[in-house]
Amino acid sequence: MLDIAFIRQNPDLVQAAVTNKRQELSVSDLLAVDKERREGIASIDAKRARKNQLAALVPKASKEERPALIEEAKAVRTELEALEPKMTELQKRFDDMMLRVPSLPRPEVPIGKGEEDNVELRKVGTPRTFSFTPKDHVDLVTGLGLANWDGPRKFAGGRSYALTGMGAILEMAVTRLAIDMLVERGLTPVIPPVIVRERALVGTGFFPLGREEAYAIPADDLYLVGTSEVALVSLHADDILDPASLPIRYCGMSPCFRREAGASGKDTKGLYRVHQFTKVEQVVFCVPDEEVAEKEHYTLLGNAEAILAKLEIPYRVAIACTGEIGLGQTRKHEVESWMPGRNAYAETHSCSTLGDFQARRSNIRFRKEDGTLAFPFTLNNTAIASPRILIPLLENHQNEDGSVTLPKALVPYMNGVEVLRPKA
RNA sequence: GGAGGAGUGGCCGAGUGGUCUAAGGCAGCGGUUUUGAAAACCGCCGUAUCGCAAGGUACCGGGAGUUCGAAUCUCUCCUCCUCCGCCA
Repeated sequence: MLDIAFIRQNPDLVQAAVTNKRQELSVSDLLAVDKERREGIASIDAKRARKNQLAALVPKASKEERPALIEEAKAVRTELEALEPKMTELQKRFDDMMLRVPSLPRPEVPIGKGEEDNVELRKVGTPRTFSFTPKDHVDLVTGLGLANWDGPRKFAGGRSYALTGMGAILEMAVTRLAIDMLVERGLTPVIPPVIVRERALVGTGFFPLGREEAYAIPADDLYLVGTSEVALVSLHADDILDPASLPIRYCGMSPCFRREAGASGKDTKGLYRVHQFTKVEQVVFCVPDEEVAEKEHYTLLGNAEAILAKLEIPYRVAIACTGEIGLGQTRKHEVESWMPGRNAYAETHSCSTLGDFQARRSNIRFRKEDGTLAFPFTLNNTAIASPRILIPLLENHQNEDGSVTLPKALVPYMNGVEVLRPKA
């Protein structure tokens, strides 16, 4: 969501953002509705003013004058009752359109349509050359007994799995490693609710466009979140933050639920694309200053890179093009980890700045030094998402006999286990 | 799940149908006074929206209704509190 005043003044900029982000919205239609809405407000307000005026006159009027006043007041009310539903309808149309207005991409974001237009910025670490044919993670996981594939698919459906034995410990280890690193860097750990009201999803920008991606609980009118970002941002919905509290930096850990609608047939095997996973997510609220936000953005990106470095996983960083960034994002970097089983880099982290997009929708404000209210900026980035991260972790550190030598940093979190060995 | 109670501005709190701008207090800001501070006194002190402005409109947890007129009456939802039941 953007400021309607900004949209009025810069319709071309906004329409360009719509086009570049491959969204669908006519800014001129939006402005037409806005104009009609404002005219409606003016005429309704005038009638309400008259209504209030008459209501004040009635008790002061003499017995003789009173019936005429009440009669006029009734007439005004009838007129209002005719106008108000139209106004409500108009306002709803306006609100719906406003929810589809994208934020403006930052100048450094390349204009493009799809993944192929993302721009690689750097590669860090060198993919290992194997003296044997490396196994993919499905074979490794199966050989090491880290997951049960078949059981869950029978009772929970496709894209489900159960981490078992050291597989379960491994997920706890990588998430705990990530949390410890982030706490060390000053983020506040949070375990938030994952069952939320619609307003949290609208407020963070996942709804209405991403409605199909969320699991719904219709009996209670609730939804399962696809990321703890939804809860961490909503934590401050309707708040007026103390400027001294900014920046607020959280790291949330939660299960994440995604229907993966529209991905049918894609990545159906293994741990890459699943309906339920665990993610440690970083979320920041900061003052609405592009320089400050940029600094926070690269700090979050750096945190994710530091975690990958600890796990000794080669990766590359790319800046996503306009066609690949979401409605609210003004800038997004993707971190892709090297997955030998794919012989390719694949996305494991996503770092975004959203400007005041989420703050506007969630009504999160802070009081500036001069006493006026302003919307803060929000940012977020994956710290670690498991089990997807287990793919590069296992594949990069595998040995010829199917065992996996764990990176040193992980050993303390694995009760001292240094090597995962295949079942006999 | 059942029964009861409560939600008013940054905070406390008055207000159960009509003095148009929701009393009062606290906190905050500006000023007078003072060597300085405190105290005292005076003034300012919610948000959104429409308008060039004057000014208007909306908001007393959310939504709907009754009425010429609703913070106040009715319905409904949400949140919190108390008790009962169930439960990791």
